[in-house]
Amino acid sequence: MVEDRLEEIFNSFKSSQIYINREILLPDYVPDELPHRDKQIIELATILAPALSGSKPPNVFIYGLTGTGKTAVTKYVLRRLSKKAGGRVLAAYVNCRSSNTNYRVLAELSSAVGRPVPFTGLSTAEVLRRFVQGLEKQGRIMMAVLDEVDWLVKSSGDSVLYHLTRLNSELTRSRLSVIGITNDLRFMEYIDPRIKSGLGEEELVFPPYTNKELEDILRKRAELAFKPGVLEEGVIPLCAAIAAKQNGDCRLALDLLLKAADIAERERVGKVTEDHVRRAQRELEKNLIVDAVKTMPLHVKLILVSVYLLEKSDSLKNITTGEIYNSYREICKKIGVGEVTQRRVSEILSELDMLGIINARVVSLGRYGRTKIIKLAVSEKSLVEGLKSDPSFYSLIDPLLNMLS
DNA sequence: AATCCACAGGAAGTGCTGGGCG
DNA sequence: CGCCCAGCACTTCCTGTGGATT
Repeated sequence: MVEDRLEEIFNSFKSSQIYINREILLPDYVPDELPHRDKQIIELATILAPALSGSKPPNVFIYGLTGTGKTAVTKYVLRRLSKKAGGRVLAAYVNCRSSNTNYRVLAELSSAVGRPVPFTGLSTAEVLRRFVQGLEKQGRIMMAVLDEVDWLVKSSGDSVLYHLTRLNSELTRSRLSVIGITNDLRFMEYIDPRIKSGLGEEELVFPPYTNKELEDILRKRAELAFKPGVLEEGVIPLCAAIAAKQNGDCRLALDLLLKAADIAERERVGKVTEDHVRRAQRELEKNLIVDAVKTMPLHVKLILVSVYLLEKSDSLKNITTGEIYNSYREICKKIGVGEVTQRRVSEILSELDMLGIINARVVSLGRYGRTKIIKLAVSEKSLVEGLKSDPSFYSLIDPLLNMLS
């Protein structure tokens, strides 16, 4: 019995009903063509081309909302450029969201020039020294891509950026160009003007994709990824429409298509429908929240519980920082854990706001002070599921949640 | 026009973990 | 081994502030 079932499952994966090549829809796949980004490709290539004649290209700054093709275009251009340049150009890519400290960024650059360093233990200055040494030894032009560089600056300041942009004076045989990518359009406003001038020698803006462009991109990818005729008519337009509403986010469009097809595959219906897309949308949103919530530290979770309980008890009232702090303190007392200060709570609320789990608006209530007004930005269901997915935490607060729900 | 609330949010420091280096 | 380093989650102390109320 089990044998048969297993055989069935394995076979269904071995020969997909839907896909020819699923990988084409994965987020880090860089396609051979990037439709509707010709202008940006040419611009970036023109800026970087001096590397081919051995001179240092200017530093570049690239803006654009998420999923507008910044990373893909950059990787695409650099790939062609390094190929054309033979060994003279070295490209390194660092994602500053995952490597969001000065140390980690330098460590990655250092290992890109053949000088791997331990992931902790050294001083940042030492890692910088090793990186410079390694780069100098290479005797090449290095292009360092710092993707999502705003995350680095927000959490660790701009000192690395500062050093990197003026590193060339210490180099004789090598050169370094920095390509900064951000989806925070106000980024340039809050960094040091000295870095601004060094980093923003050239600037590139990526506009969001339109609905039509998204559709076109999806069709091209779908052609390669799916067997003919497995997509119901409305599937691609729907994915495109949903993503177009989210600032023309192409990655979201692709994610939706992938997830929808995965659901269809799992159900073994051999056809992807609009309903699959809608379910994919819900699942994607939920997963994002659940994953974010479940890895949070204890006190952040407790604060989310406070927000949740306050919202449940009186959904019309505006919730302020102070109210959350009081409710949070009660919870701490009930479950017998130490409290953090209000200063910290205020900070946690800002962090949650940045993650999009809550909305925190700073308002002035005149005589009644200045505070944040807080609202839950995600569905209660997803939040509770996220909190639940850590069993030891959930057993701690379970009684509290049950009291109200 | 001045006041004053209830916080916002910057700066600096602490204690801890997990890891160098000589 | 002893000492140094970075990162994290926090604390302590602090100055700043929009606008309803006096």
